[in-house]
Amino acid sequence: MGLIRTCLFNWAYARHAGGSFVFRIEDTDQERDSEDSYKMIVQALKWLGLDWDEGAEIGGPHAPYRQSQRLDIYKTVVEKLLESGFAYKSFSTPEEIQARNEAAGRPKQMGYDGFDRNLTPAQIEEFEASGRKPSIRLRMPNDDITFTDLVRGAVTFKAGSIPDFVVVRANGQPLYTLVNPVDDALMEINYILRGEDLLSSTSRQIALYNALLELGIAKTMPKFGHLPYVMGEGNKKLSKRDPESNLFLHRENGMIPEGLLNYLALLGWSIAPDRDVFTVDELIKEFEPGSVLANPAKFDAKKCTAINAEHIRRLDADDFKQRVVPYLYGNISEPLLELDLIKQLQSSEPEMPHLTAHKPLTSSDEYDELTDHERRVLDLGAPLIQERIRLLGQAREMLGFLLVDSDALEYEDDALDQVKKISGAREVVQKALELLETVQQDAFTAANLHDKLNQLLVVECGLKPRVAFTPLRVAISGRRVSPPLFESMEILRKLQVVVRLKKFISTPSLII
RNA sequence: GCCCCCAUCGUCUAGCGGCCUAGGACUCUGCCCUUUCACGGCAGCAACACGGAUUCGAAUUCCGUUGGGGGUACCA
Repeated sequence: MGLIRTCLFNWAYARHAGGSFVFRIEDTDQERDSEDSYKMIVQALKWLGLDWDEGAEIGGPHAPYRQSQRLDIYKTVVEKLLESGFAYKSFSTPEEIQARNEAAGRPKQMGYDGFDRNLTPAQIEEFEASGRKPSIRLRMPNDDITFTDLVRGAVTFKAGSIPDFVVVRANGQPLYTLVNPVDDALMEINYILRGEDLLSSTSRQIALYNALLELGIAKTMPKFGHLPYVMGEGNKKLSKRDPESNLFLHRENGMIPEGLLNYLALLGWSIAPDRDVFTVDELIKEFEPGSVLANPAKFDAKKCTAINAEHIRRLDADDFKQRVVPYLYGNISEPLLELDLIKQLQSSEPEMPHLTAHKPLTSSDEYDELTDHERRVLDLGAPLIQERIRLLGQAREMLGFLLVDSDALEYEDDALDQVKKISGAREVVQKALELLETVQQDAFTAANLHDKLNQLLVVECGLKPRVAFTPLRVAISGRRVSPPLFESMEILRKLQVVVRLKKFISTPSLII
């Protein structure tokens, strides 16, 4: 979630300012990077609609955009850094550095001591002759480093507080510390919004950047803005392992991109004092990094869902219907979900609905592959639930009873509890059944059913509407909560309604 | 140890010296609407971490304290 929020703000500001949004993959750590995680990121951005103007997948003027494919470039830059003296070869191993620090009585947390800063050519030759491979370090300048953070204002790092840092491993692999500023320079990045975990390392990057500037590799120093963390439970940064941070789980649950993006934008930013529901277009129009708050925000699933609900209600009716399709049977599997990585992340299985699914759907736009019955349920049912659900996943709870065979309908416990509080529930259903059997299918409309049942049960029998209709709802839906009763009956049609009422009356477990 | 960042209701935030007996949203509670649920409407609970300083006046400026977070890696 944190990464998405960061991405969203970058994207929004690029769109706001008329710039381009560049999507680069920083995969310099072979140990950790995988093709799966790459695919997942691409898939996530596409689903969210965060499109990019140049970068991975689509190319652009600064290709390639995966750092694993830019190794030659880094090699050239490093040579220049070395020649000009901005960087130097360092033969000290971490163990040696620590040993020297301890011997000199410095705290063991102390970092690199600058031992190799001024090795003579002869010393370097000697080390190399002995078979030692150097790492390469950047020579930190002896001045304070100050920059103006887009969200925090002026930030100053004291001179001498940052040791010379490694930019290339002894094995020749360039590190993020080198590669990130180099690519920013080469790709002419001028605005960078990133996580606050990178705030401290900005001092090092600026030092490197200054060297690149002098070498003519960089044209201008980019502006940095460090976004606060998105926190999880406790007061810890939301980690990749937290289910709440898993985009695909949110999608499974039925968050829609509009809702998620809106909620995420609310973390550290606000569009107006008295409003918190807005579209991405409105976000783009108003967003400025300068108005982002500097303090961390906690991810609140309840509010996130509430915002999502607002966006579901705003959906065009037809759009809503289409989006519900993949959730009808609680399965929105896509090829991506076959990835092992996703499977791991989703080890906490979303609970399956009570209804017995007869077939899984495989993608989000298979409305046409629905059966006639399913399509009818959706066409008529979707408008009834659009105001009632907060997550698309709840569609299956709301419409499931309309899709399931009457024999397979199960009564939920809390629905039965409700019925049991009503004495004479069985008689009510019996009366309704007798009445409905006289109604022709072509008169089996919500309005007509409402009139007739109301007349019989409420007016003639003097029952409270609650007493009259609760047993009927449970009889046809098996649930305490359902779409409106009469509309549901109309969708079900006379035959099924009759079958269900009979089933209810004759179910022995319903001792009423 | 050293360096850096942060601090308003439970949560997200508005507030950029007087409009603040601190506003909105989510959550929660009560009520209304209602065939259930939801929507909608109304009401309520609930916050400026602490201490100094500046000022006629401070949530808003400055300093300090406390508390949280990050960096200090041949991770990103």
